[in-house]
Amino acid sequence: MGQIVRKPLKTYHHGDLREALIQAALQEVELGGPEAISIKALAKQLGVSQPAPYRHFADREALLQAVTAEAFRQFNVIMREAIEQPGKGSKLSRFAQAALAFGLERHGIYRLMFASRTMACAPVGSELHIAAMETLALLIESFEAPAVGLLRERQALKIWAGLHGIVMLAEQGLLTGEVAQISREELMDEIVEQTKLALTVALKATEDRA
Amino acid sequence: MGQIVRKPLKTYHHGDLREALIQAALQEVELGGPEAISIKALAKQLGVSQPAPYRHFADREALLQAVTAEAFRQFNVIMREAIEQPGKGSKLSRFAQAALAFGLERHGIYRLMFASRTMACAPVGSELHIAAMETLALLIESFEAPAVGLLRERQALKIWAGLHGIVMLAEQGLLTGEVAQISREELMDEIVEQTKLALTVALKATEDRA
DNA sequence: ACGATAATGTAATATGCTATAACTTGGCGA
DNA sequence: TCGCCAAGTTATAGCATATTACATTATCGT
Repeated sequence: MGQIVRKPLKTYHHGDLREALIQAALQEVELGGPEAISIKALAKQLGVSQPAPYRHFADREALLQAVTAEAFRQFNVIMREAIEQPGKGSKLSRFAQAALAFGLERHGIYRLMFASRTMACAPVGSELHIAAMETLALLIESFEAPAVGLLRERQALKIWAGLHGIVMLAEQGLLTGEVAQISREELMDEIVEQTKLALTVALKATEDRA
Repeated sequence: MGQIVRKPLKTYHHGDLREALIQAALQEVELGGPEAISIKALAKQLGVSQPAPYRHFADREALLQAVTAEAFRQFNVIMREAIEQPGKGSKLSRFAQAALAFGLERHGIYRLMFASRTMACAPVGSELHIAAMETLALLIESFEAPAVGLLRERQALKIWAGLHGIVMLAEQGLLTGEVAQISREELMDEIVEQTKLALTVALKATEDRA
């Protein structure tokens, strides 16, 4: 059969099992969240034997960490686009809205990134931790304000926290009843605006002291 | 201590296995989070056969839901105390600080309540959903402001979201580096204050329109 | 008080997943 | 070319969930 065999269908060696595992796992996570990842199922799906993945990852947790790091890198790309492509609102607002949309739409991945034990276990300095800190750096960068002390960082954390909370509340079905009428996007923007205001006030107070 | 032997140590029937399971599970969760709950281990610990718990809970998820509901009820008791016992700051501030402390100290339980799939699966109207909504009601109540439209609710959600985000960021080790210097409690209070301000402004705008 | 019956527990077992051990294959460099 | 090593394989141990069939106790109507 004259197939173009870039990746011969039946080789003993897979080619790039490690990367294939991460990609396949990302798809699974998107649907069912972190607990949907099964080494066995992934191996079957990729046509390798069940223990094969263990050649590339020490255990399930190690795979999860790699997947999470990849998710963060993808997230960071999307956020950078949101910041840099001119659109409506400030950079900060665009960041917030894009992140909110990501969290609501791709909630399986979002949970892996922000609500699983995986992150908590990532040592400072690991590729995962670095990718996550990069996200925070992007957020801080999107504040178009001078860096005075840790003022920008404080406000960034507030927004980050609020964003995270909205996504979680929404996913957990706690935005039901009358509060369901409240738009998540509006709520996010209110947080952004009131935090910007807080920054302005704090910056002014600093100036006055000088 | 002089225990009253309501529960003879060696009966065929346990006495109140259902409740015992929930309590034992709560302890496990406190240490290792939701994934630390094992039906088998709990059964062994309580001295019953491994399938016995299935008489009281359809499956692991059902047990988790019951445990989560109990956790919410305990949480609500603590929050109500924080609101009602006079202390420093406003009711709202006391609520926020108490919730923050709970989230940081008892993070295993907190994760079960706010960052697991369990909540997401709880149908509207379940005991779990009701207990969670009760928490939100408490928060709204602690706003000492008139109820105008959904203004209070909006602000409550912002605080709730921020609170949640801080706890999660802290647990995931994202408050490292220079931002580690920022006190979580201060950050929480800043969110409370800036949100109160936003409410005042919004209320005033409503009045002016009238 | 008594017997039917529901409630609650046990033993045995099927199924599924993680992980390890021991062996096999095939590409690549000295 | 030969031997090594990375990357697969089969086989298997171990643990957890969950179901089925059976045993025991509690309860309630008569």
